[in-house]
Order: sequence, then C-alpha cells, then structure tokens
Amino acid sequence: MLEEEGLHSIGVVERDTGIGRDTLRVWERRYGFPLPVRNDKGERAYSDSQLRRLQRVRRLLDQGMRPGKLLPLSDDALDQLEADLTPSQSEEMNASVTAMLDSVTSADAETINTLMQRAYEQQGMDRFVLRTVVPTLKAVGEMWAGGRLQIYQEHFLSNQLVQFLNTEISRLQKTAKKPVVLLATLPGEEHTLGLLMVAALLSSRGISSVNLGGEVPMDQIVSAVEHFRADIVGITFSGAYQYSNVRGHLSELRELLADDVDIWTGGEGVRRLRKLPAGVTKFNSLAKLPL
Amino acid sequence: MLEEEGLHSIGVVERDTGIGRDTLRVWERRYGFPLPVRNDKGERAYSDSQLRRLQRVRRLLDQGMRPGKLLPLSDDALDQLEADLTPSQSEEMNASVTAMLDSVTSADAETINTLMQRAYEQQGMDRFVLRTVVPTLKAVGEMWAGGRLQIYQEHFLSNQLVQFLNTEISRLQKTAKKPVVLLATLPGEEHTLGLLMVAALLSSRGISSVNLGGEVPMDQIVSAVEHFRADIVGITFSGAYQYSNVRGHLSELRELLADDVDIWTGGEGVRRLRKLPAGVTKFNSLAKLPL
DNA sequence: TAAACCAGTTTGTCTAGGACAAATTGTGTT
DNA sequence: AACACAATTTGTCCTAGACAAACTGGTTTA
Repeated sequence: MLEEEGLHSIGVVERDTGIGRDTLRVWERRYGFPLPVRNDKGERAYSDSQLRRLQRVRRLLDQGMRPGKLLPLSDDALDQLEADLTPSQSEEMNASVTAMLDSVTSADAETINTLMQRAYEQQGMDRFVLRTVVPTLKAVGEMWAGGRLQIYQEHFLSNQLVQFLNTEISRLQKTAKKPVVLLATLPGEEHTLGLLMVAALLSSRGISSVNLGGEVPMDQIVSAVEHFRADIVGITFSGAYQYSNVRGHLSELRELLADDVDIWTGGEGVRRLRKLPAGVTKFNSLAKLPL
Repeated sequence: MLEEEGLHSIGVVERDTGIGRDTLRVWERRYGFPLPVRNDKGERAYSDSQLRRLQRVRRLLDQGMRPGKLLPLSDDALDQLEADLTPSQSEEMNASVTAMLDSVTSADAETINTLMQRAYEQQGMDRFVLRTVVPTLKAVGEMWAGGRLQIYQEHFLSNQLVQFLNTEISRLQKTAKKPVVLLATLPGEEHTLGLLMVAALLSSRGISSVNLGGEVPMDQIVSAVEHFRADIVGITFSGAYQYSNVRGHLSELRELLADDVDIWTGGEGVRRLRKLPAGVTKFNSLAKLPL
C-alpha cells in the first residue's frame, strides 16, 4: 500500500536504517525529527527523503556524533557536517576505482569482470581488496545514499564481487594451511561481503578459512569452532548493524569460547569502539589484519 | 546482567529467534507461551529453555505450521510433531548425496570441496546440480527441521556450495553468449541458492546470466532488464516464500516488462501453482529449464 | 479435478506516553 | 594529566487495544 507511493512503515525504516522502532518514536517526541505523515490507520508513514536522511544520520552517528546535536539540525547544516567529515575522498581515487564506478553505471557483466581480473592481476589480492574493492564499495554506498545510483546496480556489483572473490578464494584455498580462521557475522548482521574480503586476504596469505556466512547464532559459532578446531574467530560488523551493543556481544562470545581461541573483529560497526573486551582484537582497516 | 544467569531480554530473544518483540508479547497474551519471569525492573527475562523452544517453534512455523496450533502444545507434543515431520527421509539416495551428508556432519572444508569437485567432474553440471546438490539440500533441510543438524553445519554447506558454484559459473561464463538471462528473487525471498543453481545450469549450456541476487524490488528488475538488454527474467520462489500471492506478483511483473521479454519461474514456491499468468513459463524442476 | 470466490478466523504490526538504567559528558579535585 | 562524582543524554522496555493482511475452510464455477 504505502510502498507504491514512496512511503514506508516504521518497520521498513527500522530494517533499512538499523534504527529501532522505539528509537524512531522517541526521536520524534524529543527532537521533532523524523516527523512522518500518517496513513488513514493513523500509522507513521515515512517519506523517501526522510528515509534517506535517516540513513545519513545513521552514518554520522556511527562516526561518533550524538543524536541530540544531530537531529535538530537543518538539511543545510547536515550537508555541511557531512562535507566536513568526508574532506578529500574524491581526489585520490585510483584509476581502477573510477573505472569500476563507471562500469557499474554503464556496463555489462563482461566488462566489470575483465576490469576486476585486470586490477587483481596488476595489484595482487591485498591491494586489489584494499585499494580497489573497499573504496569502490564506499563510493557506491555514498552514491546510493545520495540517490545517484539505482538499487539494481548495487545488487549487480555486489554479486559480481561475490562471484569473483569466491573464485579466487577457491583457487588460493587449495594451498592454504594452519591456522584456521572461522568467519561469520552475528544474527542481525546480513552484510557478508566483509567476510568474503577477509577470507580473500587470508587465502592470499596462505591461511585457510571457513566461512559460515551471515547471521550465525553465538552458540553455533562456538560449536563450529570446536568442530573445525579453529584457532581464530573473525566477526565483522557493518555500519548498519542494529544492535548498538557490539561490545556486549563480543564479551559474550569471548566468555563462551575457549581461552586459546582468538577473536578478531572489524568493519564499520566496530570503528567507533575504543575499549574492547579483553581477548578481542580489532582491525580498524582490513589492511591491518593482526597476523 | 541477565545473560550471566541464563536469562535473556526480549531484545536478545528477538535477535536470536527472528521473532519480533511485539509478536513475543502478543503470544504471551494470547497463548500463554512464552511466559518469561520478570527482573526487578519488571522486564521480561526469558530462560535458556524458553529460548531454545522458541527456536524449535520458529523452525516448525517455517515449515508452515500455525502459531495458534503450535504454541499451546506441551513439550511432548512438540517432540512428537518434530518426529512426525521427518518420517522417511532415508529413501534411495545415490552415493554422492550420502557422501555429502556424511561430510557435512563430520568433515572439514577440504573434504567437502574434494567431494563436490569429484562429483562434478564425474557427472557434469546438469547431473551434479540435479542429482547431488538438490537432494542433498533437501535432506539437509529435513535434518535441520528435525533438529538433527546443527545450524552451523547448514551454514557451512551452503557457503561451500556458493563458493563452488560461483567458481564454476565464473569459469563457464567466459564462453557464454546470448540470450541473456537476468536472475533475481523478489523482496521477501532471501533464499538465493536457487538462483545460483539456475545460473550454473545456464552457464553449462553456454547461456550467460546476470545474477542480481535476492530481494530486488520489481521496478529495479525492470530497470535492470532494460540496462542489460535481457531476453529472459528468471525469478525463483522458495517454499518459505511468505506471500501467498505469487501469481499476483508474477502478473504484476509481466505487466511491467516489455512483451518480448520472457519470464521464467521456478522453485518450491511455485510448485503448487497450476495456472500462470500469460507470458510466464514455469519449470517445475530444474531439470526442465524451458530452453 | 482444479481454479476462483467468499465469509470467518487468525495473526503480526502498530499505537501512546511513561519509566528507568546504561552510556556519555561535564565539573571539580588530586 | 588522571581520577571521582554528578548531571545529562539516550535507547530499550512497559501496557493493552486496534486493525488490516494472511490464512482457512467451505461452496460455486469452469
């Protein structure tokens, strides 16, 4: 009903922004934003522009800003803030990133694959992932948030990447050895591209990994660690991870696991975290895998 | 606070079971289960056993049971139901299927990969997908529903399959030509393994495909078809697809797309459908891709 | 035999404003 | 600079009622 007119229910907004229902309602009460219209049933109906703005707000919050300062702002002030926070991204994009972005908006599967293949051969896995894939995804995310990219284009890129990385991992994995790294995300975190990138980096260094994919309950991670005799568990958190208590979840996992199993964590979702539970290692950027 | 004593807040239960807060509260009101204790703040505190039972309930719901029948049941009756639901799985399975199942429960990544590789080389893509992968997934699904398989094992198998199929698709795709098939699932359908299997089958027949992955809004599918000049759109529906009105969705898509674009559809979710909208082709089993 | 229709029932999501602890910030002291 | 303590901010949870969408089961139509 709503969706066709560019309006979204509170449940959809929760899912797409990672901001809880209750939080959305309490923000409305306290700060006057977002102030959705109501449908005939009296339910909140958020506009596209409100949704997009909430996604921007979410990103800024993840950077450490506080709701009380952020939400009462005008659109202009928000623009300003974003501009300040992302100062010089567009200058130093290397050639392969711009080529990727071009091909996402205009090209076909073949072109983009050739592009990835070439960049990978030239740069090696490390630089390919860190200097090409990550910046491209970041740029794509920004374009999407700004409405300058179709959703299908993002889906397409994402799937091509999955295919490419899986192929390379599959090839490299054959020679991989100990230690074994177990990769997963926790329930609520659907974004698994990060895991794949970590797996790719590990493979290229001769380390074997077992990727369990997304939304694995904690007790299952524990069982899997025992089964595969994993030495390290890697958990990634995207910026969209809803449950603010990342630290709590990591402590919980730390307690459940044997002491000689290391925990590594990374991704936008842990960027802001300063203090980590004892026995948990963070890699701020993929470049700094604690090897 | 709670977690240490084996108690869980409603938020944690929501996360670990995928059942919404509101739903948990309304179940309590209507069916008397789950009936959590309260902490000193008056908040619900669910026990471990309640959490586990909710996970079992969730599995049964996914199989098509209804809350009203399920929730008032005793533990014994629940056991009975689970037992009934997985009666005669062990019919006649070919060797590669049983080997796969064995390795899922006991083995490591290497073994299962070797197994897939060997089965694929012996059987070719068609038979590998149809006689090995599909039956294995079916068996795994049944074992999972019956609680005879750990969740992580299902995740693991699924990820290994994704990796393997992507690798092979990637290799075969290089020589693929027209017509172009665009693959996706509609919003609400997260299960994308079917798409991957279709893509694999198509690749092995020299047909190129563009896989957009899961949950692609209809208008985005339409845009993508135009962009990629696709000749055919393939949509899969798993048995878990909630929206009963599969036919309605297919008609809608049919109307949105140009007449010279074919629509193919398949999967458990369309199995029951007899009459399809004009201009939509169904393949009942993957074996019968309408080529 | 199967599809289409209709009435009755079940079910999940949404509403309100209040409450409170955990997290963060600010201030003062060592 | 490092620490303790008070003030503020913030997210999550509470209640009980409402209602449309989804499903069920029975009947009619092709």
